[in-house]
Amino acid sequence: MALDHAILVSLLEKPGSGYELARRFERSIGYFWTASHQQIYRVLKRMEGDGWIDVRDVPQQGRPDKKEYSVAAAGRDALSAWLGEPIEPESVRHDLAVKIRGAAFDDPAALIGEVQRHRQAHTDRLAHYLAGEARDFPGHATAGPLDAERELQHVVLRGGIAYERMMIAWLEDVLATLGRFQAGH
Amino acid sequence: MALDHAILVSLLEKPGSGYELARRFERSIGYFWTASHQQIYRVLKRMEGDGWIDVRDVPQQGRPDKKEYSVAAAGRDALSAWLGEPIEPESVRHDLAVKIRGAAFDDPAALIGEVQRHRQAHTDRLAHYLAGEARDFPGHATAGPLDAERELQHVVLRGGIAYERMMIAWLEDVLATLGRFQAGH
DNA sequence: GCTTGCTATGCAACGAAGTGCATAGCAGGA
DNA sequence: TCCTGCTATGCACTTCGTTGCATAGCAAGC
Repeated sequence: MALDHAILVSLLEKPGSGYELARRFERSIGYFWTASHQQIYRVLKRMEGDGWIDVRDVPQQGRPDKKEYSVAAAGRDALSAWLGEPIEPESVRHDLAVKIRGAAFDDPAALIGEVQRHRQAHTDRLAHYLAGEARDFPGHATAGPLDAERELQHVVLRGGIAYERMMIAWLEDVLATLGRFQAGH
Repeated sequence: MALDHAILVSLLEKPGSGYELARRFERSIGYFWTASHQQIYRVLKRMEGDGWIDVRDVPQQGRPDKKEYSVAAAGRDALSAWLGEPIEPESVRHDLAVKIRGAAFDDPAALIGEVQRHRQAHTDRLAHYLAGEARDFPGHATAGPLDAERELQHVVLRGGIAYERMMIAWLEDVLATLGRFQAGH
C-alpha cells in the first residue's frame, strides 16, 4: 500500500488539497503512480484520522473553498519507516505482452493498429518528459549546492525518459515482427 | 481484468493444471503478469463455470491427481474479442520511484543498499532471460516457415530483455546520484 | 435564465487482488 | 515413526481499486 506514501511525498514536496493531488496524479507523480480522486480523498481522510497529516481550511474567491493538507510529524515518521523497509517484487502487468502472445492464436496482423497506438502514446509521453526536463532542469551541471529534492526528481524523470525510449524501440521491434505475418506472406 | 486472458493464452500454448499454471506464473508468463495460485484457482473455477475452459481429471502416480484444463470454443471467442478491444493506460506502479523522491525528505544515502538489491535482482533476471533466449531461440534467422507462436514469444522475451537492460542502466544512474549525497559531501 | 464547464469534495457498491490458513497424497530421510 | 517437503487444490477475510453517482460554488456564454 504505497499510495499513502506517494501522497505523503507529494505533500512534502508541496502541501495541497485533494483536488490538487488528483491533478498531480494526472501529471508528474502520475507517471509512476496512478490514483483516482476518490481513492485520494479516502486515503486523505484516513491519514488525517491517524494524525499523519494536518488540515487547514482555505477560503478562496471565485471558486469553492478547499482543505489544504500538509504532513504532520507522525506522517514523516511513517514515511521514514517505510523508506527503511525493503520492497521486493515490482509486480508487472503488461497487457500488451499478453495480447502479443495471444495473437498467435488469432490474427497477428490484427494487432498492428493497436501496437501503433501504443507507440504513439509512448512517443507523446517521451516528448512531454523531454519538454519537462528542458523546462525544469536546464543547465545540467549546476555549480550550486546539492539540492536533494531537485536531483532526485530529476533522476526519476530520467528513468521515465529511459523507459519511454526503451518502449518505443521495442514496439518498433514488435511491429516489424507482426508485419511478417501480414497477408501475402 | 486480463488475468483471465493471460491464463487462456497460457492454456492455449499448453493445457495444464492450476498448479502448473502457478509455476508458469513464476517463470515465463510471470515476468509480465503475476498471479498467486489462489487467484489462479479462483479464476479457473469461474471460467469453467462460464464454459470457457474444459476440465479433465488426470490420475497420477506418486503424486496427487490433477485437473487438466484446456481452452474451449467459448474461451477462444472471449480471447479473440478481447484481442480486438483497445487497451489503454498501462497503469504504472513504481514503488522505487516513490521511495527515491521520498528520500529527499529523509537520508538519501540510506537508500543505496535498497537500490543495489534491486540492481542485483534485475541483473539476475536479465541473465535468466538471456539463458532462456539462447536455449529456446538459437540460430536467430531460421529458414523454416513462420511460426507465429514462437516468433511472438520471442519478441515478448526481447521486450523483457530490453526492460531489464534499461532498468540496470537507470539504477546505475540512481546509485551515482545517491552517492553524491553521502556523508562527506 | 439556462446550460456548460471547471473547481472541490465525497459516498456506495462491486470486483479484483493479496494474505493467511487448511487439507491431502505421497516420498524420503532422521 | 515422525517430520520435512513437494505436488495439488481450495476457502475466508481483508484491502485496494474502479465505477457510478451526488452535491455545491461560481464563471462565462447563449
